[in-house]
Amino acid sequence: MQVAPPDFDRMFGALADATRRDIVRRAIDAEEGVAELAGYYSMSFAAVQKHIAVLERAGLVTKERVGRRKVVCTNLEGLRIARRLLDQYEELWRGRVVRMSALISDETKEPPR
Amino acid sequence: MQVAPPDFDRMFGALADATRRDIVRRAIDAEEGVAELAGYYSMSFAAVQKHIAVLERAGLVTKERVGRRKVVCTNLEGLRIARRLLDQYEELWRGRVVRMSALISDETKEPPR
DNA sequence: CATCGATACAACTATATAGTTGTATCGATG
DNA sequence: CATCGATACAACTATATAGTTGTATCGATG
Repeated sequence: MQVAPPDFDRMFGALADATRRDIVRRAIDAEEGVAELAGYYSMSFAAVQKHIAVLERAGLVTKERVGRRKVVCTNLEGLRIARRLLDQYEELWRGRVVRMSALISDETKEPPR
Repeated sequence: MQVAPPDFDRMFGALADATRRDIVRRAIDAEEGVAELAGYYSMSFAAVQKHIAVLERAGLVTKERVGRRKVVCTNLEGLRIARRLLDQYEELWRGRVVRMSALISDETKEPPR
């Protein structure tokens, strides 16, 4: 089975909504079904269900059947994939600083005359 | 001067586009102006300029005037704000695991009869 | 197996977003 | 100060997204 490459558009897009971020947070405890989560928000059940579907497509939550409910579980690995990209940018930043210092020390060693 | 609270909708929304993520990556070196960055993409100059404006509103890049150009600089602090939120979710996850283990060991200590 | 609670999805509306072209502003320079 | 390179922005189009209501499916249970 082929693991899909991370779809950062979907991931960050899914995180770009306060309701969905709240669902991610609540679903960390992996205790509540779709209807229970929907109860927290002032929108319709269907709207919340759609938000959960967006999170699921983004790989940020999974659903686990428990009786007639489907319990929503935050997917830690999904969160980590997103976080790693941001870490990479910070890593590049650190590399830049190193390159800049190297350049400066080169100039110190061999000053243009 | 009042520091604006982080607008995660804008931040993650800005990151939810491959072109904008690429601009963030390139702008880490803080060497290129809007037109230079625009050269990398097959869309119009105006479109790239809009992407940069979106990143700027999200606090992920800043622009620095250099002569008649404006050099685009990735804002490390902005990236960190986004990353910290993801870290918080992982922290909550860790807390959950701890709570679950505590519950299990409680059950071991005081078995229901 | 009829019923009901829980979830899924279709169809629709309103708004946001990504792209376009054209015009305006702004700063360096002959 | 006219010019030109670089940036900003207005106005528009096409498409994606967030919400709605209504209907269908699916699983546990009397």
